[in-house]
Amino acid sequence: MNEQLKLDNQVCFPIYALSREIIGLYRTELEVLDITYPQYLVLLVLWEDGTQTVNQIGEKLKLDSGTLTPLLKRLEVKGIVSRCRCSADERVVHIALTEKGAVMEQMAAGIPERVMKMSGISQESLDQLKEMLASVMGQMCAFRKKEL
Amino acid sequence: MNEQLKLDNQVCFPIYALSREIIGLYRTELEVLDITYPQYLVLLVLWEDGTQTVNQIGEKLKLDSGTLTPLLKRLEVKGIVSRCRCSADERVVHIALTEKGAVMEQMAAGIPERVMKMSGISQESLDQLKEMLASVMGQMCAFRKKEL
DNA sequence: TAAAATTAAATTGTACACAATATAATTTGA
DNA sequence: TCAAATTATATTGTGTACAATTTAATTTTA
Repeated sequence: MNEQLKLDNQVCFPIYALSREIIGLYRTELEVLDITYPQYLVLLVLWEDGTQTVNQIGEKLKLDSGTLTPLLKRLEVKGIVSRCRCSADERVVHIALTEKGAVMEQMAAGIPERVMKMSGISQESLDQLKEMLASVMGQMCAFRKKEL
Repeated sequence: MNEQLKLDNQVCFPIYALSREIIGLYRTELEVLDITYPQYLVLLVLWEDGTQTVNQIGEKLKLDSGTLTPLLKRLEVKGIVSRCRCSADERVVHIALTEKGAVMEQMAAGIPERVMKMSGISQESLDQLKEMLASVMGQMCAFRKKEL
């Protein structure tokens, strides 16, 4: 059979599998906060950069309004963020942390370290992996821009 | 703010983002075959190993019956696989390629190479990444086993 | 400046993921 | 041997992803 089609020779499958595996580790930690991993990513953005438009969040997380709108509505229902139309430009919706959402940052502070401990991956491998991923993402983005 | 919570310091987010990015590249290629990326993964398993039970596919792709059952039904509706209860053990369902499903292997033969070309990632980086991912997955699995 | 183009979110529809539970068949063990 | 435990798949329900379309507001430009 074609070597290229063997599961072990795929590059994307291990990325996809590892992604789901690590998100699974986050799940245990995040269910204490009653949020999902994509919701947690939105909070990382808000904790770091403050109030953002839906578009700004989408650019940072590479997610579109079809994903974000319902997700943000769920965070609003939980009382973690507020959503309000920009008065200067009625097309735009500003997403802000509520007090509850802001306080959650303290509770989340230890999560990344605990998840990495749970993974059993050495610090050295984590550092290498992070560097590798940045390089690969960089190559993809550079190539994509060149295509235009 | 807590350095650990900055988006740029996350390990999981770039994995998750890269996974979606590359699957997006596959999408263009796979829509010619009228299948999704997870459906393509199931076909990789069947092309490589022949008829499999739902469980065997699930172990190889780390997916459960909640994901696989409906996915396999969709592949059945498309005429790509057949599903039939094992006569020796009525709990088991065997998933086999139809003739159409088998023929599709030829059409898929060039996909991995084309997708990697489209990504703009150098061969060297791809090889390094693949090795890195295998190592990291190995560490995770070894650690998980040790936990029991 | 009014129509055309663009932009930002929202909506619709399909397809995963996955936890939790259900169902049915097979194995185990008292 | 038959009730209890286990196993394999299916079902249910929630929450992403993402393409395609819609809606409404703003900018551009003829």
